[in-house]
Amino acid sequence: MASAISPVSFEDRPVETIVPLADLFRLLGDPTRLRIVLACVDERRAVGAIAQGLGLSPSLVSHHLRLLRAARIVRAERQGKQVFYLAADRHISAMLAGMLEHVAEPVGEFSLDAS
Amino acid sequence: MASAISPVSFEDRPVETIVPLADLFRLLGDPTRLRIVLACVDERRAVGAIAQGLGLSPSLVSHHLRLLRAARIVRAERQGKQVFYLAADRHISAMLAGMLEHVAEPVGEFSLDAS
DNA sequence: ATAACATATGAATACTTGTTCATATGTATG
DNA sequence: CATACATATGAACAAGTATTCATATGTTAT
Repeated sequence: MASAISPVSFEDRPVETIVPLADLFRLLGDPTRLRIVLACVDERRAVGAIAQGLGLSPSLVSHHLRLLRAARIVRAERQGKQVFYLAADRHISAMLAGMLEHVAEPVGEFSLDAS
Repeated sequence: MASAISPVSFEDRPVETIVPLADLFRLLGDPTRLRIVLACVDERRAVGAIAQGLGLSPSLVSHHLRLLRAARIVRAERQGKQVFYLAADRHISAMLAGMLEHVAEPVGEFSLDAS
């Protein structure tokens, strides 16, 4: 079930699949924004709580959350005055968990000509 | 085996794990660079072949490959005049494959207050 | 309605970064 | 050695973007 039509050669990969994927990565590529996303992975969090927990201004957190929400990386749920954010789906969560493992691993396995 | 000490709260996630992960994402966050990485996933490719295949200048490709190599996303193997590049390990390949599926999926599953 | 709180938005700025052009390094062959 | 080819590197410029500050919107209570 994972197939679809794979490109006949690497040159033919359509831009319509590349750009959205790059957008996703780019959004996760900022440390501050990544911390915000990770804060919403396990549990849903209010904007103010994230800001306070990470030592950031609410304004900055809100700006980042807007981008993350537009990319459907996080979802928003209003509850009274506060707005809670959470990771949009399991793909995101699972991918982030896997990547956290990846970077946590020792460098090794193969490091020959590391110049 | 996948554990290690997980942070007691989301505030405590150490910057030393965030920054490398963000770096990884940031590098994959450029469409041109992502195309170059994807070109090296299945098969190893020479710089010139990548450049020609993607319609980019060899200089630009080389610049990007330098960053990717520094981040250990790709590996280099010299063979005569040419230098072949390939995805550094399976984590990268598997993650990319999974992400390609992810973006290929229809938007749906949940789209309520998409405003 | 007014006040107090939570979040969002817009403009301005400082900083990062992708791309190009010119040039250098490295490698094989005449 | 000289030439041709493949890749790498450095500087310069253009474009994008993260952050701050000020202000606006929305929500609950008095």
